Amino acid sequence: MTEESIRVLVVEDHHVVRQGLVALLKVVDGIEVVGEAADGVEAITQFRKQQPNITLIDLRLPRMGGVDVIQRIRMETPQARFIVLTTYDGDEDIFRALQAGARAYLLKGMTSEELIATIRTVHAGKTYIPPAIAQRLAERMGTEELTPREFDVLEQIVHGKSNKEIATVLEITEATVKTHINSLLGKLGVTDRTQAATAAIQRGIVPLESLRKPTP
Amino acid sequence: MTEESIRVLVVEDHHVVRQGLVALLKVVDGIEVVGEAADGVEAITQFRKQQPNITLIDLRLPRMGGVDVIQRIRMETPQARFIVLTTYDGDEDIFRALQAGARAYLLKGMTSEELIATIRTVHAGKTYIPPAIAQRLAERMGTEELTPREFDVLEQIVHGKSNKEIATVLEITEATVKTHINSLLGKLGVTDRTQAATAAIQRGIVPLESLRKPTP
DNA sequence: CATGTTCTCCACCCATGGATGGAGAACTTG
DNA sequence: CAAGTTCTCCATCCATGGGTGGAGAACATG
Repeated sequence: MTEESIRVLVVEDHHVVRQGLVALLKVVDGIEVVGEAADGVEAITQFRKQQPNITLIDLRLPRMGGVDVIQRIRMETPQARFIVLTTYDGDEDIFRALQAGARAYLLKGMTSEELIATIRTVHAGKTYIPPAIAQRLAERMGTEELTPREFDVLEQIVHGKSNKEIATVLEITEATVKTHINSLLGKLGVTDRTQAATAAIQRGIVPLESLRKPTP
Repeated sequence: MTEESIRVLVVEDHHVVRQGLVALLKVVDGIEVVGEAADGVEAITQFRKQQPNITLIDLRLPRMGGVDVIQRIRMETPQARFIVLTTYDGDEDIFRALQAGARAYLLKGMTSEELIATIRTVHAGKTYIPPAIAQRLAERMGTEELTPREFDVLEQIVHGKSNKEIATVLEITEATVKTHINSLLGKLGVTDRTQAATAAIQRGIVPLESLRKPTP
């Protein structure tokens, strides 16, 4: 081959998926996998060492989340290019990943061709967001941002707390809790707390895993 | 090698994951990948054709779900052995997969060693459930089953319907809706509808995808 | 077939949650 | 620094949701 290969770093904690990506890319002309990482911290180390052209990265990672990794690396190396590769976990993460500087967003259900084409596209300096994702983002654009306090309250709602309990935890009056609720219901475009809870989970505002036991 | 290889069928819709599994198993002595399928219908076709010893199968599949595939195949071939391989989608699916006759249940975050060991274990006629999963199942055992009507109501709750709306949809009185709610709250071990909604999503009783637009 | 169990249904009472209006603190922006 | 904006906070009013008791239908089981 005549040109330089595109140097790719693969960051993904699931062994089989990482293995799949590497196996897939290994046989492609013009693409070279120069490193692998299974968590966020390792990702940063590998990046510094390998200085890849493209970093393929999952958002859900042990030790340090994908969004944080992207932000961190881009502080040192602003020209770093990221392709976020994840199963769908709600719009929230997509949004933050793009803000952090990701150039493309792919669902794990993509085809090999799609992946390879996207790597080339991003390496060429362009961006790529699949239509389905783009549409979701567009919908999300219209929605207002929650204030920190509203977020606190929403989190408690998702965790099944009553207004009285929320008031105690946040050390405010029950009446105030209701104000925040009223406000966030409007912003989320829903009419009661139950809808707020499911919307929050669905959009990834409050992660589903947090429901298990913690945040009492 | 002296013995027959274990013939494995891989059923998985995500390309990279399937690729990863195949790449991973290809290099293992004594294991042979005899087929691949990207959806439930194809899985059945491939099974009939290849008669694998072990079928590695995801539960979330296009066209026909993994649980249905397992049931269907085991009607024709009761000795068929399945290893369910999935990201965690709530206890409900696990439970039904095991009831349908799956011998093992692995999360996609597993190591290669774990996967290979499990294939050998299941081929030897044993079963394998990871400790984390086993614990969840044990917890679930104590819980009572919801009645059909209670399930109907729960579904509506998750979709953000008020008692009045639920009453209309199910063509019963609001008072009756409340009775069912009271009953299901007890069975789920929660104290209000919001907790019921999140619990339902978490356990996979009501799938998260159904929240998008349908079931009006 | 009689008895117990389970499911579905309903009415009433009281606690909780949502809507509204409004005040002061903190943070822009001209 | 003055005017506007935003956020946080609170009180009061009314709608909705949850708790309790109880009746009839459908089913299983002795």
